[in-house]
Amino acid sequence: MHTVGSSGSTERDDRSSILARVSSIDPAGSELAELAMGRPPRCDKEGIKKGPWTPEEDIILVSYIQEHGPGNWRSVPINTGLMRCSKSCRLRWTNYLRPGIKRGNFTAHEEGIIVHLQSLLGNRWAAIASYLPQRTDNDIKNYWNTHLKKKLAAASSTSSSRHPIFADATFPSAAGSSSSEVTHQMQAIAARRSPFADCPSSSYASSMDNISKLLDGFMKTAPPSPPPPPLQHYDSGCYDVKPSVVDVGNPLLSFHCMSGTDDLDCFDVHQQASFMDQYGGDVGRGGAQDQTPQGRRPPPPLSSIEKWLFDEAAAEQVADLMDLSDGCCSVPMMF
DNA sequence: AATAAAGTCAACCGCAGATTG
DNA sequence: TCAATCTGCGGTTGACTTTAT
Repeated sequence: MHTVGSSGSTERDDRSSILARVSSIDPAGSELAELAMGRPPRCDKEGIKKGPWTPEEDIILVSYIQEHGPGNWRSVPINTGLMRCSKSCRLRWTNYLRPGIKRGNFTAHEEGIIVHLQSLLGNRWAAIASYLPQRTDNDIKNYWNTHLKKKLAAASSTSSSRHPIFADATFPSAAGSSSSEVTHQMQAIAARRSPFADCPSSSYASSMDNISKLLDGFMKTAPPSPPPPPLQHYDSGCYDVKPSVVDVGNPLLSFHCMSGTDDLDCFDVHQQASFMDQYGGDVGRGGAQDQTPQGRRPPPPLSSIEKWLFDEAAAEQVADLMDLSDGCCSVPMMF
């Protein structure tokens, strides 16, 4: 399957011609839009392309979003001339092209969060993904189905009792809440989404596997961002925002590293706010219905459960649990 | 080296809820 | 109020890659 960046030098060799093609597209959608005008593309109509996206299509899509921002997906194929349905465009953006997406191996911390949230929320991948701003729901779902489910199945085959993590003092349920109360609380949290879910896509983390490879200077022409809001300070783990690296030349390549933490797990509030302001806030999951008329809400304070979720110590417990599937002692599970 | 089996993951499908006119 | 449309979500598929034989 062809993915962005997977075709190596050939892809880069073609970049200039691709960019020339992209630059010839009127952002307002003149020529190409006219081709599709009056006959809006539908997924079930003939002439709609399916299958893997090409680098050219990716660049066209990213260029359009750069100009107009994400959202209004219906107009994307019309105005870009992409022979894709709006749904496919949205999916490609949210699951692959969106800046800040982290690809590759999941950390133990991420695994812990996924395992725990899945046990509480079930297969509500979008809700789970809202706690891992750099991961897409599709990624999490795939990772669960291909890795975690097997690991947990192997571990749980040795026992049928409760997951030790729920009995641990670090989990809020131990502080007076019943299991159902905690689940209810978690679901409420998921319903209003994470403190970061109102932000688009976490930081402009260096998504070296996606569009940043394709678009040198992407967004160089974008309007300047307004002054950043006051720093949001989260005192747990990687959300302690202490910028150390800022690449102002290419926002796609800009991210802050937090000393002493897994920088890829971290995200940058300033960059988020900038992107939100630029793109109107409809970047992440949830869409327009999650926005207030005035725009972005400030992240609410972390609840005890949310703090727990981002607590490295708690994640290590889950990481330890995951290691058990490699064959040591019996593992009480409640899955 | 060739083939089969297993694993991975991007993308599609269909449904449901939200939005719009 | 209601129908049409749009958008988001979760389940599933299948092409591609990796590993085993």
